[in-house]
Amino acid sequence: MNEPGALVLVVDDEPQMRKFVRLSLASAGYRVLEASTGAEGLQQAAAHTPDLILLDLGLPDMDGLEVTRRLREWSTVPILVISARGQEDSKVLVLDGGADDYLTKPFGAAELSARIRVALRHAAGIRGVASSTVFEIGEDVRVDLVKRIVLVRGEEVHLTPIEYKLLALLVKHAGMVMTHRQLLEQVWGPGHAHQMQYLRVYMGQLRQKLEREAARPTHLFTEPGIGYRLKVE
Amino acid sequence: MNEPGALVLVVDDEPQMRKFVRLSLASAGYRVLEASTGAEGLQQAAAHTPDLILLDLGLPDMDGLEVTRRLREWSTVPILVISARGQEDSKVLVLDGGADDYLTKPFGAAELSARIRVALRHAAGIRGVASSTVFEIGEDVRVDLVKRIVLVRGEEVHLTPIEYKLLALLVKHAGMVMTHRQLLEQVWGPGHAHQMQYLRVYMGQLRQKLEREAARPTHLFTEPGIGYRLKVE
DNA sequence: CATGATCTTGACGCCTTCTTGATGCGAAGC
DNA sequence: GCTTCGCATCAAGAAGGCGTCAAGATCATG
Repeated sequence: MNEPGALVLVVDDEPQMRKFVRLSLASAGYRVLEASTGAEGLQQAAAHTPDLILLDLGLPDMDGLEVTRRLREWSTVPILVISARGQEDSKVLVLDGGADDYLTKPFGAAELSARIRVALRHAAGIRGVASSTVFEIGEDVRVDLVKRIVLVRGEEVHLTPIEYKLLALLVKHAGMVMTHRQLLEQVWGPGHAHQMQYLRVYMGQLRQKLEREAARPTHLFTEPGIGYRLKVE
Repeated sequence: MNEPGALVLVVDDEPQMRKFVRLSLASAGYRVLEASTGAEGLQQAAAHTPDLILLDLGLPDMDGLEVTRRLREWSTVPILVISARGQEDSKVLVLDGGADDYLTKPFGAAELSARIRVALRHAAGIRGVASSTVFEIGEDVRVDLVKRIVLVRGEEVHLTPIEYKLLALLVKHAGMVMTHRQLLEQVWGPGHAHQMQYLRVYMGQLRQKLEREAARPTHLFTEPGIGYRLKVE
């Protein structure tokens, strides 16, 4: 599928984790680069411009946030953060700092390559073919960012300004985790990063309008303690 | 293929990019005009009425959004925006502002001329259809943009200049939401973006003249907090 | 200059949307 | 088993936007 095989940089200090990831990715057809420290990771990223970076949060020399920020100074490469349980706080920080998604240990090879596919597809989409600004979410929902129209099973659905702004943000970052902070600051403006209740109310209304069963969403997912994610097929 | 060769205006401040584009387009049989600033681009566009405009987002004197809006005040020429990585947000803005498509650097000659072909074909289609310039809104209303005549249930209805300009704008963008700003700036000119009361009054008058029940419109819809939209079947 | 049409502007009541607090639910931790 | 925390949901009040009307200003026309 990926003819030359996308180049993935794995930054992790544990050799066994690197081995597991290397084998998983190789068998999925990806080419793999490795680094065991943050500094080495940055260097490799600059030298080889990988298509995606897998970044472990628990590095010995510098924390994931620092690595992410330094990368984001010059690159838009998708960053997938690997975290252990109990690192929720760091996770949020790193995502706010510009990472695209996260994986919690332990995870399987299938989940790993699924997340990588999503991130690569997303990156490709941003770079290239937005000649169509119509996004499809599952089979039911279509969002036209130019016409500013949302269709649910063919029917046009009216969204209020805030509802639409929120949905548009999630659509533009489909598949990726958006933290509470990112959503709040981009929809309500800087200084509203703490008003979490807004998000709950408006996510509820979006689910009401877009999901078949608002109580059991199939596209607008909650990432507890982190934020929300729009899943697309 | 293109017998006389369509005329393409290239607006970009980097000489090397202009050279690359010029050579690519010339070998594909297009005639090329060049400009290195937004102001010069607008001037050339007015002077030579090109068939298509290639517009770089990163101009020194004014941003692409501004150029696009100014062009759209009087022209429907296809605008193809060229953007660098990391300008994703601007893209959506520019598309909203009236651009037709965008290309992300780096791109090849093949992709460039493919996009141009698509845009020209699309424009030809619009103009071809537009030769009939008579738009039907529902069953009751017909708008002839050439004769400048509006019929409601067979009866000719007189519109004042502003009413007509407003309706014509909505007709040309039928189905999509036009923001208050877009309507105000294109009907009353730049600098009137805030006089929302005008819109309320004139939308009211249009509804009075076109809708069966002005109080419950079936075609001229309000998008609260955003703008208005003309719905067609 | 007079007349009629058109545009601008302010006032006011109504309706949508936003905000906010209360309540219930479920998962994680003690 | 109980508590605590975060999330979902609901509803009511507040705020702001919208539609409507009408009077005065401005413009075009004869």
